[in-house]
Amino acid sequence: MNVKERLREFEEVCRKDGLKITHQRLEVFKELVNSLDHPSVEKLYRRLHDKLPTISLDTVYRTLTTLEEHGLISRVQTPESQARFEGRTDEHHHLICKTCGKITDFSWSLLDTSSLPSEVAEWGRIDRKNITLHGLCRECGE
Amino acid sequence: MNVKERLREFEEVCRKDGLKITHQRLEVFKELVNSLDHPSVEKLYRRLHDKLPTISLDTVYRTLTTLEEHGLISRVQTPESQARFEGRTDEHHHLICKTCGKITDFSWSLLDTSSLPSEVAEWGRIDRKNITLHGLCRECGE
DNA sequence: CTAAATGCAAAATTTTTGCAGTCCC
DNA sequence: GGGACTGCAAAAATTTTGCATTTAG
Repeated sequence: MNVKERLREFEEVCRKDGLKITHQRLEVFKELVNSLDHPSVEKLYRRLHDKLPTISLDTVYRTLTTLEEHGLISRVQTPESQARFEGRTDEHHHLICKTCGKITDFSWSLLDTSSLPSEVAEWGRIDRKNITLHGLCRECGE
Repeated sequence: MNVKERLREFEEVCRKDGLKITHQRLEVFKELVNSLDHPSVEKLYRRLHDKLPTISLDTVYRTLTTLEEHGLISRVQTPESQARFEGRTDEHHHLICKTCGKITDFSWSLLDTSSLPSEVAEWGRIDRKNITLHGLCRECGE
């Protein structure tokens, strides 16, 4: 899905769920969809600040939480004490380097197609099968 | 591996890596190995406080970080802004309920045995193949 | 004895909240 | 116009740090 389609999806979800399309909300969404580096809230805030000098950090926090709740963006698990976000919502997985902290996307078709163990089915309902692997990237060593 | 063996492993690692076996460090380790609920730092601190009234919260933080660095315990990724820990270090995976936040262990032999995509091999070295799935557990509703 | 670990307090970091004013629909 | 949203500031929550003292090896 390209950026244009994502924006159409954004408007549709907002209309359906009664979210108002404010200037700030739209800009946060656009900025994240165009960011491929899984930025933290703080980083996103700094980037947005250039275009929207009056936006506040807490609005970025609130907006990201809202967008995530409505399935428009995703939160990425990291071992740091700082949340990271991404605009992609399709099925893909993450590699995190323990040294540089960089997050890289990858796909794993075997996993996407194979069914989960019965133990999991008994536990409840799984929303997304997103996997995060931790290790050391080439640039950082070995 | 049972608790007794884990304690032997603890002593061995400490000796080898030059970590001192202090009363606090031993108690933190024992408490976590006996906790099956993936406690947060705060929760662990409260439990330890009963036995060791003088232990401080920052010692628990420092000790957990140290134990993790030496591979004696693991940190569990959660979407909350609070770190959670577990005493198990063998290969297993986690289910997290988005409503109650409870973390449940499960195994997935297919994943443990199948090799990673070549894309990942090119990226670098993977330390652990631990997977966290997010969803809604039976107790919290359909 | 000596380097490492602890406890205390204080700071830093990250995230959330109350409230008055603003803006979308 | 009315409820949702924002910005501000302040608070809450989580984690880290400096330093004097204690302790394991």
